Amino acid sequence: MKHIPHKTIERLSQYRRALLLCLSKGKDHIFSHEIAKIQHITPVQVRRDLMLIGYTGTLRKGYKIQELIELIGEIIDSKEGQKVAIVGIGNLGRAIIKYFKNKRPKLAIVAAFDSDPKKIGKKFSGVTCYNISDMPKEIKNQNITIAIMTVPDDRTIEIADLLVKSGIKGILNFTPRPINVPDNVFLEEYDMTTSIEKVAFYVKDVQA
Amino acid sequence: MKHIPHKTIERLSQYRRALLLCLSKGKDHIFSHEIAKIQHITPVQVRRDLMLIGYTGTLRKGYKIQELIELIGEIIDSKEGQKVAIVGIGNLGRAIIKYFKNKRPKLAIVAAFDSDPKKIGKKFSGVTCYNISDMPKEIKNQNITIAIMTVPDDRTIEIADLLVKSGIKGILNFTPRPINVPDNVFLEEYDMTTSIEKVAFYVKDVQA
DNA sequence: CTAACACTGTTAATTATTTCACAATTTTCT
DNA sequence: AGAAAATTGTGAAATAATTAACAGTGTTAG
Ligand SMILES: NC(=O)c1ccc[n+]([C@@H]2O[C@H](COP(=O)([O-])OP(=O)(O)OC[C@H]3O[C@@H](n4cnc5c(N)ncnc54)[C@H](O)[C@@H]3O)[C@@H](O)[C@H]2O)c1
Ligand SMILES: NC(=O)c1ccc[n+]([C@@H]2O[C@H](COP(=O)([O-])OP(=O)(O)OC[C@H]3O[C@@H](n4cnc5c(N)ncnc54)[C@H](O)[C@@H]3O)[C@@H](O)[C@H]2O)c1
Repeated sequence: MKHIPHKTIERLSQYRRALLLCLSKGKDHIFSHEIAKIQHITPVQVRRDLMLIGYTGTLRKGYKIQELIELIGEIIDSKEGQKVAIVGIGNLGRAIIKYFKNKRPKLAIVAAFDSDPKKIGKKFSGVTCYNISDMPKEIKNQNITIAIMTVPDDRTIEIADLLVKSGIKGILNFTPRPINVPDNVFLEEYDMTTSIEKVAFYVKDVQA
Repeated sequence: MKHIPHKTIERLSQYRRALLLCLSKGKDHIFSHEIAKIQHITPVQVRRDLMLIGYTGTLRKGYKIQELIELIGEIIDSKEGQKVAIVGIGNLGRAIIKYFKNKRPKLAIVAAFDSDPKKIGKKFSGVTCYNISDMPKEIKNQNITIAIMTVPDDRTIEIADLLVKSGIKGILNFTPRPINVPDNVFLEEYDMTTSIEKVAFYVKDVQA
């Protein structure tokens, strides 16, 4: 398969969850305009995304939900699943771990890391918290490929470097400090303050 | 001023925080390539963004940090500030309220809303939690313009509708259920599961 | 004093993403 | 059966965002 745009991957993740919901309601086929309605996008966009992953529906019947879910799974998930760690088990880290626990079968959170002695050795939502200094060892032993970073701002860069040194393959960074990784590590950053300020700006704009 | 792209607004929010940090370290001027280095983008992008907001630096001196911070403030913030509410004070809502408390002077979190009797009337990080049924009244009385939604998935749509009816101007939706708002309400959605699945996909891609 | 350098600001080119427009085909209706 | 309606798949056009290229201009070094 050729190149799939980032935006398409994001939408596929969302389609899958919408489809799972439809499936649980007993639906078995769905039209592009129905998916579009749920996601508040256009039907063409849906069709184009599915075209890009090579899925083809049946004319006038739409897409087979079960099949499409499986195909999206083949694209996004890796067969054996991937292991995820949370680094920094503070307020945000704990919320995430609780939320994600058993949410996606192919993405298991298998470890937390922190530097606070009061947290090390304890379990959070069933996940053991290790000392940050053991991170390289644990990432290798447990074959962890993805890290979610929720550490204090001023620790961000050093910890990202440590993750890279430990052989991590992908990082989702929730701190507001941009990090730098080599080409063979995939990086996704989300900055909540930016989101809120963006809303604030456009709200002002609309009012004006 | 003409139209500013969404992406530029996002970067401006980030520049401002980077600049505040530099300022606190005693720096008073900065070059486009220095900002670029911090943000891991190109210097051209920085210059273009600043061009779009009409800021002009001095040749061979760079940009005056203090001035630039103020200009970005004039663009993003509204003069009198805006009031923000958190809807759904569960794990994520509590983490956010704690995090944002006093973080941005022009964006004050002034209310939380929930339906759980055990939470109503209590304070969270100093912010009072009201009954969701009082939301329309409170939004109007306190002149709240922005809402952050962290409610259970299956309540998302009804609560978004209630927010719109209450006259909200902007919504930041953290639930995975897409919502629909009229044109005069600005909507920003962030879906954490999508982010993680995106990382998972590209990690697999790199390995393959 | 002049040349080389180091920056900014901007136009033009490129790349990425979305939307338009419509051919093709199946189903439904008469 | 033939016409109308519904729906997919896709090339081409439009729009949005990034990057390249470079002119202009102080600054520094010789
Ligand atoms: N709380 C939120 O809602 C929120 C929202 C947006 C962004 N963030 C960002 O997420 C990050 C964490 O925020 P938080 O509110 O959870 O903070 P927090 O202080 O509650 O949690 C930070 C955790 O990191 C641990 N830690 C400190 N030093 C460490 C080290 N060297 N190695 C490993 N762990 C270490 C701390 O012990 C603590 O458990 C921050 O960068 C913050 O800016 C948080
Ligand atoms: N926890 C996370 O890290 C995380 C991450 C990503 C997305 N989310 C999303 O954020 C949302 C909240 O997640 P959470 O983990 O905080 O859940 P939670 O169950 O801890 O919190 C939900 C809160 O909403 C309240 N609530 C229920 N019905 C309500 C109503 N009708 N009106 C107002 N409030 C009501 C509940 O009392 C509770 O306090 C969910 O949509 C979840 O998918 C959470």
